[in-house]
Amino acid sequence: MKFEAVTIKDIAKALGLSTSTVSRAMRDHYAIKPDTRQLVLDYAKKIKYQPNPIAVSLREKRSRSIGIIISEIANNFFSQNINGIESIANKEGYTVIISQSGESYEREVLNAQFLSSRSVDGILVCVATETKDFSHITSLYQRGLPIVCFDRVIDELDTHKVVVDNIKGAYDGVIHLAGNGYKKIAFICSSESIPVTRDRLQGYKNALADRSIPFQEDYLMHFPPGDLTYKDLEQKMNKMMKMKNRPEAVFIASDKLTTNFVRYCKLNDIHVPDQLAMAGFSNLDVSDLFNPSLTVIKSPAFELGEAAAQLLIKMIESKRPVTKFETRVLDTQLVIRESSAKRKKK
Amino acid sequence: MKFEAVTIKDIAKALGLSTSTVSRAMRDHYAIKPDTRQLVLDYAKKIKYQPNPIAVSLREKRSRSIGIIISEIANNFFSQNINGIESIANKEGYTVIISQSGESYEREVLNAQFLSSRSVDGILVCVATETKDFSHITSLYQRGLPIVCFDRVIDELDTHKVVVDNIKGAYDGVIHLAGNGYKKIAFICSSESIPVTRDRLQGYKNALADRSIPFQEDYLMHFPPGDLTYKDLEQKMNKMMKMKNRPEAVFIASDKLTTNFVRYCKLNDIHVPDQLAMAGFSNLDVSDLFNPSLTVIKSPAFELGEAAAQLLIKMIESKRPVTKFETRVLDTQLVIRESSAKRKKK
DNA sequence: TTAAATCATGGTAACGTTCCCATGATTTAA
DNA sequence: TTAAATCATGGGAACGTTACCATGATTTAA
Repeated sequence: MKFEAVTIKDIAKALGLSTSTVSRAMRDHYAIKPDTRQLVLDYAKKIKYQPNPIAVSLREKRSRSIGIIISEIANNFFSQNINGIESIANKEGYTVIISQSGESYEREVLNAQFLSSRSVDGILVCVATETKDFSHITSLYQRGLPIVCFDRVIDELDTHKVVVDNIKGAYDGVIHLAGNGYKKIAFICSSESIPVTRDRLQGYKNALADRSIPFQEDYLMHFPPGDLTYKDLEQKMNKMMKMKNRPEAVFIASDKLTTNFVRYCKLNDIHVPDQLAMAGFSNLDVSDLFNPSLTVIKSPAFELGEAAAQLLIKMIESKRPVTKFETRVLDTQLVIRESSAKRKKK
Repeated sequence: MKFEAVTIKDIAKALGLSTSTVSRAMRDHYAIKPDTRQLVLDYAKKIKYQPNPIAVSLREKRSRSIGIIISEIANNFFSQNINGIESIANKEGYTVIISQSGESYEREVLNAQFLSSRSVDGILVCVATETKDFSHITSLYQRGLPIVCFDRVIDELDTHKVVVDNIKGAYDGVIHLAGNGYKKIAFICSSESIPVTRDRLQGYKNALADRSIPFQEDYLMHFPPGDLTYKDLEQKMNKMMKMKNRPEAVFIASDKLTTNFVRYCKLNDIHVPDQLAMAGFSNLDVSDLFNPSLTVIKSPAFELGEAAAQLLIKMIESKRPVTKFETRVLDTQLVIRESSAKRKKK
């Protein structure tokens, strides 16, 4: 099947003008007589002329498209990111191409290649937890492709970055738990080595210190990348629940683990917050519907996407190589609900 | 910032060949000496040559990209659709461009224009509930752009379609409720006029008939497009709960309403299933975590996307105009959980 | 009045690729 | 031996657009 499009040539022929004149009239160039311009514009409208973006891209050596590398769209945090990105990108006339890594390093490498082969003008990347080697990204960057990191940043990449204030987010959550009477607070996180987790752990430690609660190594539960399934959590939770000095509350530093924690409590009849209180990072839009409803740290996912897209487009459209980079840090929001209710005296 | 790419000309110059020869060698054309071919391939690999897809698109008059028009990605059903679409599209070498209507007719019109101006080779569309006039889609189709409908189809568009067996889905759910002792079953749905709802209502009626339960007009609750917010549901639910002959169970024919129903019960302390049992359509991946866990009809969202993408690509790649169209109907799955537990005798 | 400046337009190359049509070299058949 | 067939390659146009460089026509300045 083929879709026959009207071109600038058709207009030129019909009006007895040259393609140059038509092209100029269309983008109101100064050296075009108003009459001619109007004539062209009217006729173009009449025959529903639409410029061919592919020809323009070839000519201008830019595609007006940006690529996103993200772990998965079926996750509220990321889909909100994308919405933020699109709101800016569309306003600026860019198309967005989304690619999902599914937290797999290999797929991420393929996606990076794919996007560059599709000649996007720039890439927004939130690396997979699994990724340790960033050369698939840095090599593109070195060859001159604008790249902006968001949420999960690449330390060694010197570019614009947009992140959430994870230290403060975790700090707020833990201070809140402590304020409600919980002293024995465990910390559940994914891979300890990634910057996001590192910062949240820092926030947790800062809060403990501020409330004079000693940090206990055995209250730390972490999951290497790829081991975030329900089964993995269940195993470690079972062990934790059997500790003689077991925690009264947990702070969870990952959306996925927060959801699996709810699943664990439901399946094992653990009453939250009486038996075990909790608060954690989550952007799930139904966290108010669980029983108990969840106290969560919400990330400004939409704003994160907006800021990242803004910075990337600025970089793409900059005439000279950009050398000064900024890292924007956005605030999280603590939403207090039932899962962290005041501790009852026993 | 600019990203300098290697072209076929660079290779030709370096090896003292013509661009024609290089181009042919790259796509192993029969009339190329194996030695030459290998020479070109090796050199291309060495300097990391990647064909410029924009130039290819211009030449071949196809972009190898397909557009999706969907209501929103921040919804499990749709994000699963997209995953299914991408799995096929990427395998076949197509890029996917997603556009969200947010259930708004106006945005849908803009999206359709945008995608066609971006010269996609075809479009997968799931129309907004609000949309009554489909000319923004049909006009593109008439001009020769391949289009496939999925989930929410356009009756008047004669093309391939992929849908869920909504009649049977609703039938199964209602039969299940009836089997568990509920005779007074209300039906909650969004706009009655759209095909999806119409079919689900039909399934409901069929089930009632099969179980000899008379259909009651006042057990029907429907929400016009745009009125699916929590407030709207709350108002009608309050009224329903005050009916003298109020229902013992509800069957919900929309994902969004299912979630809002859970919210209503939680906020109003309605005990499910004792006070009011429920079952409904939902693809939410945490419906097992609510209290009670939800009995749901799950749509094969991923498979829906796969099938739609397959049909679209077949249509795009067909040499001659396609005139025979198929409508694929996929089965739903009934997942029985607590919210529809056997009715207790009172 | 005349040279210079400005205006409005046309011609054409270029972006990177593919594909049709040469063209010269080698091989095959009679 | 010679014509025909096959092989391997090159030349160049085309896809739709933009931008540079003409080029004549009109206007302005001296």
